[in-house]
Amino acid sequence: MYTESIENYLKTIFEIQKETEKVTTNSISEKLGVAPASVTSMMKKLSEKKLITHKRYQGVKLTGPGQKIALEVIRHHRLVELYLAEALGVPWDQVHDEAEKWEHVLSEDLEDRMDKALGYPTRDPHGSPIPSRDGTLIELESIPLVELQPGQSGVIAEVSDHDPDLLRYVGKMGLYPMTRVEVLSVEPFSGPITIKVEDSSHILGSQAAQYVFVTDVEPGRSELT
Amino acid sequence: MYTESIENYLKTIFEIQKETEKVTTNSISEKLGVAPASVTSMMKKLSEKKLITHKRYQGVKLTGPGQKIALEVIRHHRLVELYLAEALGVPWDQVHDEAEKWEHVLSEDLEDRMDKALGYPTRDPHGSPIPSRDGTLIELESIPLVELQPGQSGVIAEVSDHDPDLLRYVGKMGLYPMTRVEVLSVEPFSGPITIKVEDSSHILGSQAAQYVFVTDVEPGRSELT
DNA sequence: ATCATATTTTAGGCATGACTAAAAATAGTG
DNA sequence: CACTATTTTTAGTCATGCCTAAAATATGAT
Ligand SMILES: [Mn+2]
Ligand SMILES: [Mn+2]
Ligand SMILES: [Mn+2]
Ligand SMILES: [Mn+2]
Repeated sequence: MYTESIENYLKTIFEIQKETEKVTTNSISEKLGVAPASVTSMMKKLSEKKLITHKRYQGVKLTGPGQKIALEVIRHHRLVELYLAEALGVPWDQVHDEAEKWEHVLSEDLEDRMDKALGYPTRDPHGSPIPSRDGTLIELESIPLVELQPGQSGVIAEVSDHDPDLLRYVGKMGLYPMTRVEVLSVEPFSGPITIKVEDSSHILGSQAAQYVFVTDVEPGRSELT
Repeated sequence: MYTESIENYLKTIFEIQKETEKVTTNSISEKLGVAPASVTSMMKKLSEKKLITHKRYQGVKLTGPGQKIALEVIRHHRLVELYLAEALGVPWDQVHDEAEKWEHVLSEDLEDRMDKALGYPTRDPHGSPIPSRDGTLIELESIPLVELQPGQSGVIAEVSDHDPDLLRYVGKMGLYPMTRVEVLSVEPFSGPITIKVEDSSHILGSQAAQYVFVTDVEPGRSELT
């Protein structure tokens, strides 16, 4: 077993790797809230353990074993998030912080028990895919809601779980995964958009709409002509 | 919040305090599996934080605040044990080790949710009382099963959870809390005893019978004459 | 290509919580 | 009461994981 610190570093590197091509010392430093110098010294340790490769001044990359561990931590995290939401009714804006601690103390036995109790789920409460036991992660293709044209609709695939306030905000309009949402209008100059969710309409800031991802996009009536 | 290490020390001191009068450096060292010197330096730190009082060479005692924290950790531990057993079907010989880790990462909110989900229980799977939120612990009076005379019966109050093997062993004969058990015979010289549990009889070593505690003791037929 | 700026690494430190070995205090025995 | 054995404390060390300040390297604009 690795330390909580190492698990957090590997998970963070994996998450940055998913978004940007190069994983820099600075990006890890920011995401993890530690000083850049601390990251460098941890990178040295992870290199020695063959969990990452690190070329001085050139960024890092997970090795096979490193990625395996990262995916296991993420699996724990997302399973716990879903379990807390489903079994204990924890609101979806609170599950992330709890899971951040639990992911490191979840035994394989309990992982399996939760998995079973939840019916072998594939998505966490925010729509993110849960890696399978053997470390396979199936990303769903989705685009930010803010990119939809007026008249278009899509099904919420995923909502970023990085900010509890955002989750509460979009949750109040019913913007949960699997829900269909239609864009009624889009204000220019990155203005707010008007959306329809379950027969009621709301105004959504473009910032927030950056963090809501949809799939299954269908053209609206206007485009059908 | 205190560190996991501090929480474990306080819990350990509380548990030793319950059994023996004086809490010595050595007893803490043994129960916690750390060197005596390490205990001394931690006692210094706990004294400074006013969580214990410590007279050099004379043992330690929890202060009010120290005991409060100890009871909170124990509450977490026992609630988690019960939750794992009830909600996830974890066998009673495994819940202790899991709870040992979880007790330190359980938020007050989740504590309350588990408490509610379990119907505000008062006993953990081994029969130990669960301290209330405000830090009240009601010990049930009980005696070791090994002290019962032939013909006497009692209701299992508590089984020591320190050894998983013991729990599996006595679990196989149905010796769970709330179960009535009758002592049929007692072999001399600390020999095994014969017991009847739910209409089937078993032989139980006296060592094991030391760790099973009964209450509600009733005299057998022979004594009624 | 040079120079200023940003990024990354090195160097040196600190807190936590362990350890071993040695010294000090206590307790038990004749 | 003295002496030995046990317990406890002190002293010194170490690993982990963080920090700041300074040096090294890379990047990007002129
Ligand atoms: Mn974490
Ligand atoms: Mn999530
Ligand atoms: Mn513990
Ligand atoms: Mn227990």
